[in-house]
Amino acid sequence: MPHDLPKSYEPGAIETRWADYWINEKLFSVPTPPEGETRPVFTLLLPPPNVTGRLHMGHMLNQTQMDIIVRWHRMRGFITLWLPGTDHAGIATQMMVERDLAKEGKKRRDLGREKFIERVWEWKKLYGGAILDQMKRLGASVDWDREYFTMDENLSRAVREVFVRLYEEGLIYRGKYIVNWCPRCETAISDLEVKHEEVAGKLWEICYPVIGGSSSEKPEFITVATTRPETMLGDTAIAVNAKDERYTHLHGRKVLLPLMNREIPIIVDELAQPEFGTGAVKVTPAHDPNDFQAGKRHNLPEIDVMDEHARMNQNAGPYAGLDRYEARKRVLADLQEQGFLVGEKDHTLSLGKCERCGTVVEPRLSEQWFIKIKPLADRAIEAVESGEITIVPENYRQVYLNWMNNIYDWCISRQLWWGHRIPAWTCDDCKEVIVAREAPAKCPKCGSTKLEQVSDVLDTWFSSGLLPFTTLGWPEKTRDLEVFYPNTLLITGFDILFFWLARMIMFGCHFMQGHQQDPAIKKASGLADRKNDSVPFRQVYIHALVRDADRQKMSKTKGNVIDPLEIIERFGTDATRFTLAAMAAPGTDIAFSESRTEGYRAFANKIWNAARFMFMNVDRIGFVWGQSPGSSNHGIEQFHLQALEDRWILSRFNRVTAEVNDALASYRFHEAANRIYDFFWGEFCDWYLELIKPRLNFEEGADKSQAIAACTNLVNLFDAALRLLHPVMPFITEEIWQAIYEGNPPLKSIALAAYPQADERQYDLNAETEMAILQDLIVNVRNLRAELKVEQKVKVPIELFAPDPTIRAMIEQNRGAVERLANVERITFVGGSLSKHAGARSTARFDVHVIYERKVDVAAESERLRKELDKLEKEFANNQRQLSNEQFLAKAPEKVVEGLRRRAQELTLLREKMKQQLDELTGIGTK
RNA sequence: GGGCGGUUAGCUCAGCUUGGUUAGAGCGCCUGCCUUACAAGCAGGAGGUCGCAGGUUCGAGUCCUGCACUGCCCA
Repeated sequence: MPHDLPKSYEPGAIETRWADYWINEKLFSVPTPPEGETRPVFTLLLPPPNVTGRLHMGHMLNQTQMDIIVRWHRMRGFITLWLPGTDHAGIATQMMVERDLAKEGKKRRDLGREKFIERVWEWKKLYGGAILDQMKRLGASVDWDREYFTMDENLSRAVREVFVRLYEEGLIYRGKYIVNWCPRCETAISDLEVKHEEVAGKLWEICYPVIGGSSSEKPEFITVATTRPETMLGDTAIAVNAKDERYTHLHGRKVLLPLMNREIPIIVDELAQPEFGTGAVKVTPAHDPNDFQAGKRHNLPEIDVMDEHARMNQNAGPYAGLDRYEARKRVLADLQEQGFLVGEKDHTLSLGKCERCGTVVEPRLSEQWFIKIKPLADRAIEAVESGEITIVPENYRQVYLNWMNNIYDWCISRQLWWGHRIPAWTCDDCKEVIVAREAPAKCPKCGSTKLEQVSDVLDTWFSSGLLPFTTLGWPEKTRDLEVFYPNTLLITGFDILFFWLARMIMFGCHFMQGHQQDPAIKKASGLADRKNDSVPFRQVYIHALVRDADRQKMSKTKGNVIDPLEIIERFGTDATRFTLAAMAAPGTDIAFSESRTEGYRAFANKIWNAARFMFMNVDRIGFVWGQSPGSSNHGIEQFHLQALEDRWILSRFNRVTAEVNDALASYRFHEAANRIYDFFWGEFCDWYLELIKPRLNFEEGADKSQAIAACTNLVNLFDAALRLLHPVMPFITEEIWQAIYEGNPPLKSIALAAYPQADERQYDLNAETEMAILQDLIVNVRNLRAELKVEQKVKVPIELFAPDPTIRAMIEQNRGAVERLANVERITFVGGSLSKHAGARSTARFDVHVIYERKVDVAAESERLRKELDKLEKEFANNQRQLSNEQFLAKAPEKVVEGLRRRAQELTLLREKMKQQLDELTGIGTK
């Protein structure tokens, strides 16, 4: 990399070049550390994106945060493993391929299972890498050598192993239960995959004739309320509540089910709540989970009246063949005609829809596989309650625990073709179910060879829940597991808190029980106090949602989706990453605004130009450093403390370094980003560069040592600042860092250089205070110049009153700076206050007067002074009120009281000066 | 119905954990500058009763209670 950077900052070219370089050089590949390794380890699993997915802002935020943390650790000397991979995404992928097939007018059944799966693999090869390719553009520093896919053979073998073990432990069972059924996807889905929506519906009241009244002549009826009248065709009882006296006399009686003319009993069950509707409910065990439970309690038959497409089946008698909604209309019409429909009310109900396709979910009775979740959940609860896993921000801990404490058994079977097929076989002859790691040759019970594998596959989350250990070689006992398990951290969105995070914890705690991480590495990583090494990760950071600039959730239907790649195209990856980092305060959603990104591209441009300035001077001076700048050490070593600005910037750099490290340690990305931004632009560029310019300039033939010293400072500081920024803006920092070394860097990449650590010995409070006064003076003069409408180019003389001799000495020493930065012709020190002059400013430490013949705008100036004075008066009143309050004096800490007293003095002085000035001014005005 | 979060400048957001002296940033806006690193820039400026009402405290944007509006999660 040569020093002559192009004049304008063009992120596109730089970024793709370095992204390729990092990958080709395998900079982030982590070989298995040998026994005896003593360095700390940092492990992070990339939440695997779906093969069907395209990169969206959520991924971008997630990956930016992970990459920042990962690069930060790597630079601090951790063995840093970031493991990438993709998820096979059962339903989503199958839908994609089915859609493709549909274009050819085919359905998956036309192909058959085997051919279809081949087709999915082809599709996966073609499109499945999309997100990972896009990730490369983001600069994600993952270990590409360890990339996995959830359907890889080794991971699939681990899935079978897990299934068999859970089955053998009695934690997987099979049975006929009500599940959420998506009639479009034709599969069961878990509770979590159902999204509830409030909709306006109706509550219909239907009366059922009671059979065989007592002696009474007139027919008796019992009225039930329902939102789903079509299911009445499958009713097998009517329930009333024991406490409901309205129905006591009907206990033990039967009713005649209208339309179907079936006799069904009236049962007494809690299912019926006296307050709801009429207090009596119909019971349809095959079509409602609560009714199903009630059915079990009362031994009711289960009559399934629909098929897998939610069409009425032969059990629905005359309605067979109708779609469920068509059937509803017909049932209602018929009830109406026969006089059984007695009421219709508006009613809002919550409707469950399939998360994938939006189809209304049908509770359906079917044979499925379940995980008995309680035993797994108990350990997962314990892991979080005991603090072995910490969750940031902390409020998610409660969310997690609430869910975990109210968990239901997990339906893990899916009626799909794409996924991990359940390792269970049924014997055609004796119906025995055999669960095994490999296909059995014959039935262990009857010896038959007519065995058929269960056609269902497993829920996708079943396999992704295992990733923290399966990606490291489980079920083998590998060195990788010893070193990298538990993972150090997990960064993910709250939307998959239950789907993924919770399942990983449950599986990890179960299957890794008794596991021990290499003690030397554990200790080196600062985790010696953690007892439980079965947990999948030690810490979880939950990031927020990225919304659009109007805080709206991004969605395809709203059309407000911001494509990160398009943003990157326009502003660069660095600026986009910086935007997300700068806006990512923990626990707060991000309203992504392009104007911010534009601003951060300007920041990158600023850095770019500062680098050009540096190189210009380095080359002009012919500066060569004896040894390479500080990339291998943690701070700034070669620094010449010649002037105030040197002491100041070094002190500031170290303070900022401390703040940035602190912020990153607790995932306050926004704070880290803002600190660096303010330092680099507001302090380094605005002040330090300006202040050292004269020292960089040297007369032809003059002694260059001063210029060389200034140059050393400049390069060292720049190098350190680049390293500080690198995790957030990896590309531009790499480009400039490489340029510093002109193609001969001490390391292959800045990504491998040391991250700055604060050196407290380089703090200099005096320098910071003095510099603040100097800045204050310069700003005040600039300010006066603007008010007096002094033309930009005109240098003006100033008078200065600084009673404190040390301050005066400091200003004298830095008069050149004042003259240059405030465009001052000369400074004259005077012995008395200047506040009575128009065109003067007073501060607690100095008065400054700009001498310029242009008349002061009396009206505007007195307006400004009055406003200022007003503010001071208010503050002073408040200040006095507190200082005269005995309670305050007695109770407030000394430091606060002392501060207020000092301020009181300043305020008194300032008020006086300002009043004087105002008098003077109005005096002029009235003359 | 249960739970959680938000409400601070025109806009988008920090600050609240641990109360303390003068509430910050970016963008936008106004004024003046092409001062050879940067007009994607420089210098200066205007703009806020911190959602409302109580309470605790010597002191509240910050802690507590209630309310309003708003968003999310769970049922």
